[in-house]
Amino acid sequence: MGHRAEPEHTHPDDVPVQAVFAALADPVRLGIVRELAGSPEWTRACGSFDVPVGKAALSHHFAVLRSAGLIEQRDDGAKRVNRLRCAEFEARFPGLLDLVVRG
Amino acid sequence: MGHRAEPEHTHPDDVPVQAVFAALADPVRLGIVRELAGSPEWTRACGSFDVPVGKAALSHHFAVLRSAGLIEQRDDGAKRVNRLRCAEFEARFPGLLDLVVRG
DNA sequence: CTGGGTGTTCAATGGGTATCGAACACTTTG
DNA sequence: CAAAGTGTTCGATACCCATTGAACACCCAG
Repeated sequence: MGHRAEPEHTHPDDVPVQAVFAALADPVRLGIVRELAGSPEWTRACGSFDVPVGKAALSHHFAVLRSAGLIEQRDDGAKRVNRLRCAEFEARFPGLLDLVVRG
Repeated sequence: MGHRAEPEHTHPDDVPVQAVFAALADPVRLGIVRELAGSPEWTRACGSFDVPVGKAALSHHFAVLRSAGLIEQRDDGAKRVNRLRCAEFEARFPGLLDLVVRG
């Protein structure tokens, strides 16, 4: 009954703008964020996204999104589910998330 | 009285968000935009910015900012002066420029 | 016309990072 | 327990891009 190492989260307040730009400059990550924005919180597991990369790269992208303060992750059984940090992110970077979604 | 090749401009409306993020993900370009935001239009020549790179790299960065729809350039004698496309950019990406300046 | 200043282009180099395959850890189901 | 599913980590590879120095073009002041 061992625990799995919980992912390290970074609050949007502790993230420089440049890091956010770098995180969103990648097409795969941008797609993930958009897909996540259209789903209810905690409903999307990491493997449920329509991305053209393998699991290894995917895991890397989620780590980047986490350290950019864009997403939060929680373990739910064997899966790791995600949510977009809409409120916190909007408070720190007003309007940014809207721009991402609208394209 | 030959003309010098005028720089190719791209209107913000024709720029995908991802390209803007990529442009602003670089520290040198971010610095240029910020410095430009604090100066009156058409007052700053390319060489007048406080950046830790040579002229060649600098010229490259300006080309990127141009093709991202962030700046406009005009030849003024031997110099090439710049302006931030505040209005057009704000219309296309509301709030983004503010985020850049505020850090 | 000559010289100094400004900016662009080119070829070459280096560094960062996106990607993959394989191995591993954990969970749930059979 | 065995097997299948989910996600992470590691080592290796490849590619993109920021940077440089040198050569060039243009403008202006002597």
